[in-house]
Amino acid sequence: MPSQLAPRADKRAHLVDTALRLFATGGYHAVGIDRVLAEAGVAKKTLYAHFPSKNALIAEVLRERDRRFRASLAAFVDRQSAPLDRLAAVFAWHRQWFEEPGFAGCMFLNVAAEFHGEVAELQLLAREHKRAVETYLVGLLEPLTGAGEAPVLAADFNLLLDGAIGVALVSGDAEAAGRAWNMARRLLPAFAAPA
Amino acid sequence: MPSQLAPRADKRAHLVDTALRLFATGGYHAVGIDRVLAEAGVAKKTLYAHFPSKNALIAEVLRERDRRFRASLAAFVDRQSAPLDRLAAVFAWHRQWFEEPGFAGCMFLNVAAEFHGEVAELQLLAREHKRAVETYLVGLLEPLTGAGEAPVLAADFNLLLDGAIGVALVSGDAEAAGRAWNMARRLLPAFAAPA
DNA sequence: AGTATAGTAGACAGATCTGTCTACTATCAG
DNA sequence: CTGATAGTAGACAGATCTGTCTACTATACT
Repeated sequence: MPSQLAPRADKRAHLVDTALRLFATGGYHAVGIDRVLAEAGVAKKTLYAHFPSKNALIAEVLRERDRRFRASLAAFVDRQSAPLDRLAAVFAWHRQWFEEPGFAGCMFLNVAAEFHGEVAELQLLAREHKRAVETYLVGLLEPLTGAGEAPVLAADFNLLLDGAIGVALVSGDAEAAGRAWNMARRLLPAFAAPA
Repeated sequence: MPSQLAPRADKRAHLVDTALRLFATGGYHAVGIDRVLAEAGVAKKTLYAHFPSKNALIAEVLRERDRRFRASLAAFVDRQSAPLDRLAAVFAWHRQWFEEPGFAGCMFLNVAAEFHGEVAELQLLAREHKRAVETYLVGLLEPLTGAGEAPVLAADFNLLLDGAIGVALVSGDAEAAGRAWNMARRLLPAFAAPA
């Protein structure tokens, strides 16, 4: 049996970690496999022992990004207990994200932009990520609006977050998150009450 | 004198037109020069007689896209006369755009995503386009809100449009434009009056 | 000690990319 | 008819891309 099967998991994780960082800031087409390998200090054969293709690596990067995104966001939100504060934290988290030095937009919006519908798996991962965020918003909104209106408002707020990402990407204006939150607050039916 | 100077303008326009179409749906990195040339039926030498590099072609494509975008939007808006109808037309125009078969997102958001800050000229063109749209929104909002609030609301509405573009791109949901307009309407101070 | 294996290093194939250059053709003014 | 020129066709250089393969090394288990 040759050596291409059952490779070690830590190398794989390091590879995904490096690829995540490079693809996030450099783009998927513009960053080549060789650059990822050089930066990770991993041999090409190891990469292809773990993944059948570059697109498969990108797919795993997106899955990892989704995990980290949601874990980081949830941890940040959980520092608050009041429902309105927890909702505000979502936008504050985005603002911090926009202010990070290497911020280059949302990896899922970007993958949709670069690959369009060409690579179905990547398009699907992007869609699932956005749906997961929206579902998370539903949970945050229910205490504020009740279960009836929450899904509709979650879709609206999701759109606000995507808009803030776009504005921050093009104009470099991290304050877009603040403006999105201001809009969100005004759209809350409960706005009159806790402000 | 060799033949690389003073080339004909119609070839150039055809080249830009073809490149616009291909870059819009296929992405900037993924679509190569050769494909543009083959599709346009133009020789490589002609391309490089008109443009010094692929990035220069992309820049001209973006300028052309900005012109067409604004002309098409303004023509659509001008079919309405009531201020609120004119504002609504902006969102309706986006909805029609999202429903076009080859819709693959905003070329300016996409160029920012693919090139990040790497190519300063392209980043700048993206920023100027978004600023131009926002300025246009100011003019539409002034009759509704007065000159004081219009710029702030224009920035908000611009964010809503970018959000709709992102949602439409990832989820393929053209109705994002409708949701953005619903939010916009609720955010208008004059909402209580004309609804 | 000995063997299997995951890893490294990197050559290589084959495709594709941008950009340059040579050679030929079509058009049009005088 | 002649000559200038904008165009076409496409070879070519040089770089870079993905993906495969050979050869060697380090590690770990028995």
